[in-house]
Amino acid sequence: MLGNDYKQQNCSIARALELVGERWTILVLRDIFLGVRRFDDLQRNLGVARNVLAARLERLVGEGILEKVPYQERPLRHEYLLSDKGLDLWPVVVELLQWGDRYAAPSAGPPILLRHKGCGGVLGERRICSDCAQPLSVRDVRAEPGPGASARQASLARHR
Amino acid sequence: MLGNDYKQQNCSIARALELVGERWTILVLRDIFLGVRRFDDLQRNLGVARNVLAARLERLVGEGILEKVPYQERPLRHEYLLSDKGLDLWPVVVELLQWGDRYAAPSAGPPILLRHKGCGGVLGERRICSDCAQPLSVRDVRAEPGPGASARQASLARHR
DNA sequence: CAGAGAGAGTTGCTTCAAGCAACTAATCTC
DNA sequence: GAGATTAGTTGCTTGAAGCAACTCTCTCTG
Repeated sequence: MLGNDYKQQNCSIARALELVGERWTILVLRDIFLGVRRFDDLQRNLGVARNVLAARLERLVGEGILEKVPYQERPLRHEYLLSDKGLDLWPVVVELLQWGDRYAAPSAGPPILLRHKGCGGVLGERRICSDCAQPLSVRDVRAEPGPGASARQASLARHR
Repeated sequence: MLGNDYKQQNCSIARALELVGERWTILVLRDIFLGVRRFDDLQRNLGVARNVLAARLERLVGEGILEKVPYQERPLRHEYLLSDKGLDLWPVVVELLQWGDRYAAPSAGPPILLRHKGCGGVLGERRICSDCAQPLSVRDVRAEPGPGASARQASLARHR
């Protein structure tokens, strides 16, 4: 992706993408989830231009998604860690991973597996109804305007 | 986001983002999930440039994520529907939505709610272990090289 | 049957973000 | 004090997105 600024849209997805929808951002977060935390490591691992990486990191820190913490003085060096807000992006990354595994994995199979540290099982896939606890797929769900919907959105939804 | 082409990366996330990581793509899919299916409606609703929208739709159809089906003859007109491959992107969209609701929702509350058609409950959030069925968060999971990992990835993982 | 209008794009130009390479700066090692 | 390490910054080029105007096909209205 490119820019932020899907202006005038009253939508949480658009707002989320303003923050993490720029090119490289999700891949930077993936690397940090996987334990790559320093500028040069990120740069080498991703192959992203250094100026772009610097811009992304600065943005993510500014938004409170990453935290820049020193790992040594003299010379002062920092690494980038995920804040809670950043950790909460984990499901987004995982869903992309699982979709990619299914539809765009190399023929040899998925390059990364996510295993339950406790029992060694692999991560499954399910969304669940908060009331009846049934797993829900696209077909089971209806979108309706929420408390923050604009009048226009609400009326659009009614006519559908 | 911008371009496709996170070359040389052996990673399902990068591969997924090559397909759906361009600017506007996810928002196009969101609109189609929500029932907006025609060129002009998408264009108006998103505020995206028409040439860009045309390029995205063509790409998505080419990748088998969308299908272009006629909804009338004379004049021949098409609408864009999600294929199974496209429907499987639903969890990605949902996770972005939920993250956006939590961290970037308008003060009035989320603009969209997803409700279980069956029971009227709202969509919860949980990832689950396929073996022991426990819900898993970031901390419960370890990434390890999968069958398709490159030698370099496998050795990187071992040194972590 | 002429003119307006809807729907779905296409074309050409401008602007702005990403790619690339080279440079800076602080410190440690030999 | 020469070279390596880490983390950027600067300046220029390339390429994608924004914008407006145009096209084309058909339908509808007077």
